[in-house]
Amino acid sequence: MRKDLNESCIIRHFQSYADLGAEDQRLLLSLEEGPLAYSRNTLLWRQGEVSDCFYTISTGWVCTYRELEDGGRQVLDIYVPGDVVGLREFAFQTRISSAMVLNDARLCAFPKSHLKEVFSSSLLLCNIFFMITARDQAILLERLVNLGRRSAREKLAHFLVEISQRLERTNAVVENHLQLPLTQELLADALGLSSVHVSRTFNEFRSEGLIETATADIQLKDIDGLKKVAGFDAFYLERSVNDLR
Amino acid sequence: MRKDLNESCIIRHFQSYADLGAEDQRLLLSLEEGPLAYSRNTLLWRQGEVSDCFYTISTGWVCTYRELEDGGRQVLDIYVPGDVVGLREFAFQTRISSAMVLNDARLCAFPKSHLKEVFSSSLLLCNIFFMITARDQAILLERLVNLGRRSAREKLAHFLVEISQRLERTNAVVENHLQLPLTQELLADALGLSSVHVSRTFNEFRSEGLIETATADIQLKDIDGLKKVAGFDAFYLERSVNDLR
DNA sequence: CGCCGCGTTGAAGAAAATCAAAGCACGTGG
DNA sequence: CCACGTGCTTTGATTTTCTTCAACGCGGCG
Repeated sequence: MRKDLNESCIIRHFQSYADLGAEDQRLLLSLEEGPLAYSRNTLLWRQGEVSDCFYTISTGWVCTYRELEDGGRQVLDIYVPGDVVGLREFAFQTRISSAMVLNDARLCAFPKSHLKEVFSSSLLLCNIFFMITARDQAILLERLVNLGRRSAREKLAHFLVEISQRLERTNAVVENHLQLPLTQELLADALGLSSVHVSRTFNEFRSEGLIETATADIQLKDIDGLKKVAGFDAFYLERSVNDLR
Repeated sequence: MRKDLNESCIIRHFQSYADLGAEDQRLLLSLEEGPLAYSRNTLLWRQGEVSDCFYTISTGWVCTYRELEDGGRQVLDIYVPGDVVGLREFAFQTRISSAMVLNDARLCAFPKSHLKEVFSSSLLLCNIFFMITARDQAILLERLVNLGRRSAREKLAHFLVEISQRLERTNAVVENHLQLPLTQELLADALGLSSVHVSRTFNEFRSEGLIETATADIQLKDIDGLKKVAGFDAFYLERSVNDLR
């Protein structure tokens, strides 16, 4: 029943914040449930449900969203391999957003009830959990600015650059080719636009030589151009968080 | 040099999450700096600056915002008496947003360096800090939905209802009269609209009998009507957070 | 008084939504 | 292997929503 330490996605993720001692690793690992396969469009949870665990993403993409009264929805965030999803709801008894698997994925569940155990055993781990939610919040905050004060062109350009940078952390970007398992409708729901308008904006970018597309593969031909369009500033993604080492 | 326990705004705020023992109260209090007066338009900090403390609001209003390249800004959140502002940045070395005092106010500073002390001394306090950031995030999330997927009417109505509910916690609402120390331009920057359009939307609400206004005093004549316009659901404000008692 | 900040109003224009139809890739079953 | 359905994208036409620009009003205050 021994698991390979290197196999654990939560430990890999946590190591990127601070070096874990053997004891902390063992503690974390004992509480994580091994990666399970989830198929496209699986609902991980819905808003209002009891919030009993969070997940780390081994492979695949996940998004969280809020469903609106009128049938619309607002995508809150999109998570890529290596990310932790659902920690946001730690302090709530019920989910405040829904979560869906976007393509076939492998996730590790981490029961919430184990967190108190972690907190009382390890100050370092407690701090790291705090920092992950903080980074999550920084991204949310940037999305807020995106939604409130940017045009469709800026929104889309910003999103593409952000995702590409987040993917680079885990190597998934080769020569600026992004494999986005996202429909334009999902993109629209994330950016506060209609899917029709997302399509048109993609058109514009193509005709301006900023990107090239071929079904779910997007090549960012001119990243600097995109950053310029977006007014992109990566500070919010960077490890400007406290260094605990 | 003894301070009156009841005078402390941070203790009052924390008590609303869980009963603090005498020891926890003493610890918190010893780290808080007594309330100071701040005048209207004072900048508490700017994005990019070193993040060294947070504040609890005794009286007055504060907002956080992001300044954009093009001179515009996005107001992220508006804080009212009893709120904690700046805790969001705990995990960052530098501020990710700016903060400004909106009207003459009294604030208690709480040096960030003291937080580790708190964390290592009291598990309960550590948990409460976690919960406050979570609630903050829930509000941010609702604002995200507001910005992404709602019309000007919905945005404004939603904002009015939310603020009125948040003020009720601290008694500041009498017969649905709100004293908002906010210019329409600030409101516009919070809602992702132009100030002109905010003015027009206020007009609509007035002519529909939803509100009445008289310089900085807004009376919500028909709250249920506003809630209906906004599609308001208070779940995100409610104490659905874990009960630590 | 005269300036300044803020709210209001009108007119014109831009940005994005909506509606509707058509195209295209892909998988499934005949 | 082809026909067909389904899900997603694209395109055009039209309408709605919101912005922008500019002017004016109004109250407070030096």
